Amino acid sequence: MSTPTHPEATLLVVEDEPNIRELLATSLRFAGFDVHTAGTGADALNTATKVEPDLCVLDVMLPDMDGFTVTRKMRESGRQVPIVFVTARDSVDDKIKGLTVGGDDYVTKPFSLEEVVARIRAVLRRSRGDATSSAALAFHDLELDEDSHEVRRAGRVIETSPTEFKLLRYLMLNPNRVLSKAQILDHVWDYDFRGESGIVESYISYLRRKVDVEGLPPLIHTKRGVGYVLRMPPEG
Amino acid sequence: MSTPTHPEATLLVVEDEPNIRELLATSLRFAGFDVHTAGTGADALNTATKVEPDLCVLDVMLPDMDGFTVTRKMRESGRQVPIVFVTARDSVDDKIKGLTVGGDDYVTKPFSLEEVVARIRAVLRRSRGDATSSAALAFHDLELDEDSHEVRRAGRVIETSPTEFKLLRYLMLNPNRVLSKAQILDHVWDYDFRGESGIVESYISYLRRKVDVEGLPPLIHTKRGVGYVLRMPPEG
DNA sequence: GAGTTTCCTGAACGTGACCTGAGAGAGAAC
DNA sequence: GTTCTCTCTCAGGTCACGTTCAGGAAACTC
Repeated sequence: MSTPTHPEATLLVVEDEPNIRELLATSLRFAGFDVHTAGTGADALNTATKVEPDLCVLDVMLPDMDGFTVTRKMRESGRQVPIVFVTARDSVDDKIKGLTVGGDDYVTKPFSLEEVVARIRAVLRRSRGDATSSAALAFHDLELDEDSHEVRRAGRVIETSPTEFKLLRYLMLNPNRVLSKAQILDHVWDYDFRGESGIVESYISYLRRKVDVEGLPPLIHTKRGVGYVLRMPPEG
Repeated sequence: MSTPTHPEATLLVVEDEPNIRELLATSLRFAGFDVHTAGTGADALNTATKVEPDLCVLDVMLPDMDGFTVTRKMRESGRQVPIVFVTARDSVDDKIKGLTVGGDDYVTKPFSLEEVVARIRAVLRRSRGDATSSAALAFHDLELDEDSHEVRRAGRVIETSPTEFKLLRYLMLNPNRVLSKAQILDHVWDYDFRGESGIVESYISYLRRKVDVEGLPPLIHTKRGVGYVLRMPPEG
């Protein structure tokens, strides 16, 4: 997420844990959004009337009221602000599913930052009815479609696991740019993942096996001691 | 770094080891930055509200609080100051998590001064959303791109090892200026490197082999008894 | 030119970064 | 329950890189 795109939206992040709140805020600001934050439901309603966000990132568990109430009150005023709910993994039950009707969506804690940004972009796209901005990424003969979760190289469909998909998406969002293993770990894996960086090597290996097949120019390159790049190999 | 570039920024260096703090401060001042320092987290927050730095160089391990807390508190006040974290090498795997989100970055101790300055410049560039100032250095037909870690001479890509890359970057940041082996050692190698200066000769040799190829005017020149220069050879 | 110093570069070595196959464990699908 | 997929770890092997060293070339001094 190094490409702050053009007319990005105003977001309101509502989350009581300061660390997560700032992690989200920082990450979303860098993704090009105009971000406001709130730590409680009351604060959220207050801020929402002031800044009129285009989308709200809302923790379901708040100290003073739950996400349902916040959503209802926010929408009573008439503005149909779309919501991306944030919830603990074990509380993914029918309540959430009922809430995410319409254009809304949800992510479970712990999430990966790439995933949150992708969800937010998707919800915004749908809420705008914006057919022009597509959900597809492309780099040379490599294509990745967010909506259908489909990857193609030179027209041929490639099956990818969820993690492989997220890793490839991150690479394709940052073409021709060396990404360190730490960066990849931070963006593609859950924010509380404490594993070794060796897992990045493993998944790069998996991706190469599927993407850089025999007969096509390899796109995933190792910069020893630095990281990995997605790029066309130099001529000759 | 002896080329104080145009409108340089105000930095806040937060580091409890006095030696490292002064090393960083001196070096960054010489690079053209306006540098303030702090030895503790509390001091840092204090100074930050006073001087409003454009970027903060922050040791992760501080006596009174850790770098994450400092970051959060600094940002809760509203100003989105980007951070370059400094961390010990062995704590990379655990603690690094979440450090490279947004425009932030990190360097590990022991670092090389060129590396720190390069990271700081990169973070500043990105945080300003400055698309005009690119990450590329150029000297005649020699180009070096920080983002893709790519080097080109007369259009042809040159593969470089990390050390070769750092050395060439240092030369390209100081064109037409004789750099002594001691200077090169100080800037390109880690600050605690105790090796002989013969290694500079070796790496100059490696670079020449790749950069000053047959048919092109040599750019790397020896000033016997003084050091090395990157410059165009005189006519004739 | 002889002597001396400085520099160049090929060779060699140890270390660590990286790649990949194999397998354990968790969770979903059936 | 069984099977399957996916995630993650580990270990063995390979190779690039950093570093040192030494022989020889080049430059400077007298």
